[in-house]
Amino acid sequence: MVSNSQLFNQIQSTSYGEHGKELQEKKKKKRERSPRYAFRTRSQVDILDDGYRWRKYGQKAVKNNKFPRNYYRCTHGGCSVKKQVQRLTEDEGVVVTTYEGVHTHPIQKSSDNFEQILQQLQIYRSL
DNA sequence: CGACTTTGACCCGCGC
DNA sequence: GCGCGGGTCAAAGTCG
Repeated sequence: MVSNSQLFNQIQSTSYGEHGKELQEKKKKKRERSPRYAFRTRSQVDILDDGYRWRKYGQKAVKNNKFPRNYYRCTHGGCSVKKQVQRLTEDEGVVVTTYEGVHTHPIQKSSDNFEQILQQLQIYRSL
């Protein structure tokens, strides 16, 4: 059994190895706090309940994907964590969830989905 | 009644 | 300077 905080630590160990590094360095001059952690999940629903509350603040269509991308934000006081959910065009059943920022609060609800999501994350790390 | 979605508009960085 | 792609805002509407 692993605790939620430990699982979240594992999220934080997953760094974004793509062009995000360049982007992060660029943003470092402006904003130092914007770590990004991404993982893929097999799900038919965009909204994965990971124990936090998310408020949707945008929806944009990306050129390479025929599915729109959803933007969520953590609805806690002072918690400015962002989340980005995108479905793959080639695989409708696969969604890419990108977390931006760090949660300072503990999990509000006890959700079994969270553990499952973290398991998916570990799968992503193996890729 | 309050919290959250929806949806178009706006903004910003970049390449031509 | 303009158009494009991507990210965010904010007003109105919806649901419990």
